[in-house]
Amino acid sequence: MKKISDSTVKRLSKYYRSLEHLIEKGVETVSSEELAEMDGITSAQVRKDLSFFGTFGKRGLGYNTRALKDQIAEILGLNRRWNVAIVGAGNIGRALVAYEEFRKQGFDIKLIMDSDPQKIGNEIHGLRIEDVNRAPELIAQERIDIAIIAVPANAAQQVADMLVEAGVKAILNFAPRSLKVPPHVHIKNENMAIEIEALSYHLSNRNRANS
Amino acid sequence: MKKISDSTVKRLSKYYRSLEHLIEKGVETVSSEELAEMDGITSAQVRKDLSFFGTFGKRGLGYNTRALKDQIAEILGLNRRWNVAIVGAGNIGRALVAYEEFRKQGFDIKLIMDSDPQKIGNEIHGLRIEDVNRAPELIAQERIDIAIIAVPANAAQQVADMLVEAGVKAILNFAPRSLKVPPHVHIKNENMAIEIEALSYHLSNRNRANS
DNA sequence: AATTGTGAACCTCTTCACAGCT
DNA sequence: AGCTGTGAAGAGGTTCACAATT
Repeated sequence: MKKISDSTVKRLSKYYRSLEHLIEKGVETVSSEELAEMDGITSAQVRKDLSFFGTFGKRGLGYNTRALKDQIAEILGLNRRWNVAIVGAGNIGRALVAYEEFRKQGFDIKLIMDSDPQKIGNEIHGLRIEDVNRAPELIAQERIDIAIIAVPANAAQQVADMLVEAGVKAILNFAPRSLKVPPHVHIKNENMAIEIEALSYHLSNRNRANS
Repeated sequence: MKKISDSTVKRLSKYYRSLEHLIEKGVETVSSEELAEMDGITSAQVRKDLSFFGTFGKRGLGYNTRALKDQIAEILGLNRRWNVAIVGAGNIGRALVAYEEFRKQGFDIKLIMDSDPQKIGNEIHGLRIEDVNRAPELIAQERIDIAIIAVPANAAQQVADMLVEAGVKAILNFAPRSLKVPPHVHIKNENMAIEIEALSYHLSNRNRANS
């Protein structure tokens, strides 16, 4: 399979959401130009991104919103359910358990774990907080596909190592530290401070906003 | 001022965290090679990124960790405090109010607002939830620099318009929808679903992880 | 001897521009 | 006539490789 850039995959997620929005509004057909305008990019970019995966439009007409949304769901693997575990029942872990957008797109939070005895046994959003020491057993039992790390920075690498050991193949890291995992494990970072720091940079340097 | 790429700015945030980690460990000097290894990139990239802003290292020796951290803080605008407002007191809004990493890097959450009468008046983390209708007044009063949108997708654009109207110059958007703002307003998206969908894509297509 | 700082080469991603289809 | 799909051109970002410096 041809190598698809990370930027392209991320834009597909954006198109997917824009299409959802259009479908809600009852729009049945959309041009690459309109889709591009919604996400602040160029129409050539939209067409090029889609062209890596096939031909979905009709020349002279555009794209059928429902059909394109389904095709993108297929490409992104959103046409199935994924079992997700969260490590860390702090503020972020708790917010993620309840995050509707995850469940809506096929990500089912099946397991939340923590190391704090005070927290273990409590329920969040109908889910019992389990002891992180039971992770290997529980991850196998719940057939976890993706693990989310939501622990403090200084515990993150250790948790990542444990998850890899337990056989997890994909990790989403919310801790503000770069983690090391073996080449066969997929890892993505969601560092919420990085984006706000980019805003800080732009405000400090008084750049024009959209440059 | 020379145009600095978004990638460079984001990497600076990463270097900043890696340096914090090294300083905690008592390390006083670091080479571009070591810093690169921590963040999984090349040493040339580290040196090139830094070179846009000045010369911070000593040839033959490397970089002083504390000095470099301070220089990056200066570049990113983390050597001052920023006043932040959050719109939306749902799960994400509540998690962000308590997010230590923000406060630690200079972002003070001064205001949280919601439209739900049931929530208005309640306290989160010692902060009273205010009526979003009072936003213009409160944003001016608290001298808000950055606003965070943490409302459902279908309310996000309306909130963004209101924030722009109220004079906010920088917005961090957690709602899963692309927003339109005038050119003079800085906006960054923190769509938590995009990264997990990228994992879904990679798992679905059984690509090698680090490719 | 070691490591930075940087022009040049290289590579990847984006945009252009138009043939091809509806 | 209108809009897609795509090869080619262009822009931008990354890596190389080495002179400069400690």
